[in-house]
Amino acid sequence: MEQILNTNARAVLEYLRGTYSHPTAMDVYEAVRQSKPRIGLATVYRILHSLAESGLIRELEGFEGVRYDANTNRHDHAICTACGALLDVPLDIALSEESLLEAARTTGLKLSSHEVRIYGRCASCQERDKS
Amino acid sequence: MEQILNTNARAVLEYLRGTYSHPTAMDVYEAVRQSKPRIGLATVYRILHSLAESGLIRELEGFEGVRYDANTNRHDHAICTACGALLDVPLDIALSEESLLEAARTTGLKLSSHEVRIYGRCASCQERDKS
DNA sequence: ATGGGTGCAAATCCTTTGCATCTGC
DNA sequence: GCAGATGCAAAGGATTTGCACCCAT
Repeated sequence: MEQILNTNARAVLEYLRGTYSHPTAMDVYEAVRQSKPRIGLATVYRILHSLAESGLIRELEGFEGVRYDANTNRHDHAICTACGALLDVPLDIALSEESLLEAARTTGLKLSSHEVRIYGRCASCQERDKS
Repeated sequence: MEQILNTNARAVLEYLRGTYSHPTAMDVYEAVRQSKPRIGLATVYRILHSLAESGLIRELEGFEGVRYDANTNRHDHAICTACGALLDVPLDIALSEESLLEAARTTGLKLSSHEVRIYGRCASCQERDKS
């Protein structure tokens, strides 16, 4: 599957797979530039879109802009309301199957997935509060 | 509380309170223009930000751009993966208090709120599929 | 007269596009 | 030599900012 990717695309994918942060396109560009100094930002955008389209990565919207994530398994997110930090939740937040189906029914949605977002202050912002 | 708002701000808030759609800043601008033809887009942005900051409205990120919502009660959203439509879920999707707290604990977040997003095809996109 | 709010235009930021060039086959 | 991928620069769209002006106090 991945062997059809060219060297630039592979560098992008590898960078994403090697980080737990949720980089923006610009972050990816800056990181990949180190091994591919001649790559352009437009190419990074093109690669990110095609990787997302082929399902190898996920595009996360709504956390101060668009971010990319190589973890394509369904998972939940924690967002700091103070600094905007975005963390993966390392466990599935359990929800009632029933009310999920009920929500789909009342909205007319043919359910394919869901995500829970939890909001609050992250550890470092709580630290900062104390001082 | 709201009496401290000037007439432009009140027009924006009233428009938002009177719609179930989730308008973008541009939508708000175009709507409010009808009663306030001399208002500028920059002013609409300024008002939206200050209303959001004072908690009178909510700013929703991550649905093909930023949208505004006068419904400040905690609620969940349904998103169409085909057309991007965004709907409020008219009931609370139940989730396990325990796993919510567990998620907060493992991420170090001081929990203040949460949101469930359900994804799938909306009714009209399902219709469209049939033809 | 003073300060905040406003319109307008310019600036910024992020992303996409056009196009000529390069690359691998 | 060709098709697709790329870099670069320009274009686009959304949002923010600078600034002069206006209005209510």
